[in-house]
Amino acid sequence: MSAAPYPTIAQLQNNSLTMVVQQEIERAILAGEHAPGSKLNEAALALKLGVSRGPVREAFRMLDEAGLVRTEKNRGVFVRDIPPDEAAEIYELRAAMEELVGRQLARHMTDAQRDEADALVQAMDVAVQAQDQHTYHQLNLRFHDRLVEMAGNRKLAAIYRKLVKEIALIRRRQLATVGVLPVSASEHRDILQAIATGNPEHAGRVMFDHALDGKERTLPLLAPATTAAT
Amino acid sequence: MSAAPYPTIAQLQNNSLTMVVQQEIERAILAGEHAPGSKLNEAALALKLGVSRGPVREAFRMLDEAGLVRTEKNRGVFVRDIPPDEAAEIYELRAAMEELVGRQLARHMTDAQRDEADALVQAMDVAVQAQDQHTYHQLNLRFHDRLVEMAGNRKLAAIYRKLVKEIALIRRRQLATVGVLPVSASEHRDILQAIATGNPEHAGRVMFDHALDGKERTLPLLAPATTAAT
DNA sequence: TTTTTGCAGATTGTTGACAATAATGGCGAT
DNA sequence: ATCGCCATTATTGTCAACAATCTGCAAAAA
Repeated sequence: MSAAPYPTIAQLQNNSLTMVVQQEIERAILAGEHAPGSKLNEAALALKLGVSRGPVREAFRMLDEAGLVRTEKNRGVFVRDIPPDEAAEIYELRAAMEELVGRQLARHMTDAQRDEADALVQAMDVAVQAQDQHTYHQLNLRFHDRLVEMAGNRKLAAIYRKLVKEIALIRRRQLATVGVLPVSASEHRDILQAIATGNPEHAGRVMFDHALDGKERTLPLLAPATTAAT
Repeated sequence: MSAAPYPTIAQLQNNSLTMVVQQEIERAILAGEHAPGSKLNEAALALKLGVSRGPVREAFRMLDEAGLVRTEKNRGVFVRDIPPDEAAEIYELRAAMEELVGRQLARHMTDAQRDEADALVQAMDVAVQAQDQHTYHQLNLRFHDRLVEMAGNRKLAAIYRKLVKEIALIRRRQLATVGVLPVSASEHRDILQAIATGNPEHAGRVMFDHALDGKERTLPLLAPATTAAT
């Protein structure tokens, strides 16, 4: 898209009721206000949000396409409860995307971008020192999101963000295990260092391995493999 | 009257009006019945499909999320006209996914799967001999779709298919250049051979390069020659 | 007791009407 | 003749009502 003179205008333009409803439901789901597997009642949500059922239904269709809810005809929509095997697939896919990001950054990362990423890593160190898990987690998400954005592929960034949302949903399953311990504190420096070498394959592999670590760290906690299927 | 289970019932169960409308609009777009950039009129479509505007709007929201249309508040929805730079990004992303597929298949491909893929390659050879471009193109799509599916990652397959649809939309821009000449005839054998070696990195790179070839072959036709720099 | 059958309530699917907004076209002033 | 303003028209955004379907329970039949 070309340069937008007045970004605030574009902001207000996007505010159809459907959009605001979609964002609110998405926020509520990712915040854990609707547990995975639970049913979302059209009328109740519409009442709560002060709109009619139309916009709610349209928001449902968007959330369905985005993979956050599942729709059963004549039965309603439910917060998706992503099974462990599919969760594993999502993690692997995200890892592959991060690998691509690593390759791209090894080729094209600017000094300014490097500085910005460095600052985030340092902020993460501070959060670790302060035992502030929440801040650390937020910074970690932001670090990876920024790297993905810096790779310069908007389509990749868009899909990556969808995957991150699904992963957030996956983690909602295991609220008990609050401790997402920052094992990866030093790994982020390794990533930036690998990128700095300018070797695409190397940087890619480092990011791929880092992402897969995240999978190994959270997935086994979910559930034992159920072999039943239909 | 067969004693088999009743697949038709399950079919009809899933078919809410919104779904059937969504599929029909998508089909029409990919078939070129709505040119990229053209406007989709809610009321007109509803009338043509014999439904009210509600399901059409819901279908629009799904197609928007899928990236096939773009919605402007109070102005309507338009068939997406994917700009060349984003098209390039989509091609690169697809290439990265095919690389992942190559890696997975090098590890896990079964003999039966290999046979099926071989059969598709042979069918493509026949189509090339017969100068049947349409059949060749269909088989090519099917070949890659099957390989992606064989990789065993359903999430990857789902996203891959979305990308393929967007690429189909991209190609709609250049209807003039009908000739998608099958340069890649022999490359498909190379892919299967690379997979057969069992070397994930090698198989991945072969598939990546093959996919990027597709990009180089079709993309230059689109861009109005922005001052080159790569 | 167990199964089935038929209501009654609740929820979703669909529709048509109304309100709000943007596109269109005419009219007058310069 | 052209530009700008205002009324008209077309189109989208939203809503509330109606129809179809599912769920749960209780009563009747086996």
